[in-house]
Amino acid sequence: MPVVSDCINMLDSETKAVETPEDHAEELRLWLRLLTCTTLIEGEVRGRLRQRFDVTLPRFDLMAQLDKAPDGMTLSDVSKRMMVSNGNVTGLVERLVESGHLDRRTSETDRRVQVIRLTKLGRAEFRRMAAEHETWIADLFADLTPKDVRELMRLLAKTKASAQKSAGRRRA
Amino acid sequence: MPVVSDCINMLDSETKAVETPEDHAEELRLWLRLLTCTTLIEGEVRGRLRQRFDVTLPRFDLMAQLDKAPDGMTLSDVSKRMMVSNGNVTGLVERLVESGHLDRRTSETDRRVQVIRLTKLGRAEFRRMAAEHETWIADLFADLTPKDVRELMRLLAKTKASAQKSAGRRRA
DNA sequence: CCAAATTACTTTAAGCCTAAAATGTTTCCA
DNA sequence: TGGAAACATTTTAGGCTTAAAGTAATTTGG
Repeated sequence: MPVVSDCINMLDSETKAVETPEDHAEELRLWLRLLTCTTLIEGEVRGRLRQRFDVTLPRFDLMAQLDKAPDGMTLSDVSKRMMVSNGNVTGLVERLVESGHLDRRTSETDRRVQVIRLTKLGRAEFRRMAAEHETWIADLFADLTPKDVRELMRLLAKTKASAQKSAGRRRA
Repeated sequence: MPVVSDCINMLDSETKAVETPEDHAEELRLWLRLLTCTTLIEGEVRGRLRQRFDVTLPRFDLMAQLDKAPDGMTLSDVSKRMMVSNGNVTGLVERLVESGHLDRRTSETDRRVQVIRLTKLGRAEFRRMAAEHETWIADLFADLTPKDVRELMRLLAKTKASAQKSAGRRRA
């Protein structure tokens, strides 16, 4: 039972990157391209939302989450879904309540929890914006074939899973 | 030569979206997934940069641009490359000059232009961070095969081109 | 040659965003 | 039961980001 040699092999394989620095240039390029695509589309959508509806992208995103939850969501739910910090949501909600798009109330059963919903106005405005928003997205992706779309969906799902796993490893 | 009927057909095909509202749900889902992947990875990189090097992501990104340009760049160049506003770059550069990472000087030939470069310190620190950064990216994308990476690169290039075309159409 | 347009950058006002600390509430368990 | 831990949210301090307006330098076209 060659314990020592096993151990050495293990170490060897674990430290391979150190001994023969691997080339990760392809992954780096992929990340930059992914970032470029997102930044490009995000900027375009942001600009159109502002011009057409005088609304910011984060407000739109928050309303989109609530539109999918007729019974409302807690601030924590929203924070997780939108992948932003808690404090961020607090301010965003504040402004949307102020403008009459959101309704906010303290949970009956747990006084820590705030439940927010779209108001009638909020829902109506969101639906109007969302309909147009969908055509912008369709236009931005117009040159992709249905097959391209399917394939991208698949590869991005794989990417997401890989990144989550890696992020989990760090925190573990 | 059925001109009238051709014309009607053309109109029909052009206005199809109006008459029979198309379903763009797939493109929308694709956009959300793209955004999720980017947000996830970006957040992970941001956190690691902060913890390991006490540096922000925008500062790192700016230094990355300058590392590729030994002769320096103008603020406008940087702004275009990073796809952020001019005013944003002004502030970012200010802080990096302050901390000794950047050198900034007015162009000899055009007094409107500011040329910025990495200082020796800035370059050394960036190289140190970049080496580690590359391993994080490799780890985040670790579950993708080389073929996945190639295919994603191809599809994202196509996506970028499509989005740029669409963005151009709007401004035209 | 010179006024108008363009270009490069900065400033401003407002909002977005994060990490960390603080507050109040509920749950857990010894 | 009572105190520690966990949880939901808010607050704070600082930085990022944008669009739009402002300043200064250069280019352009009549």
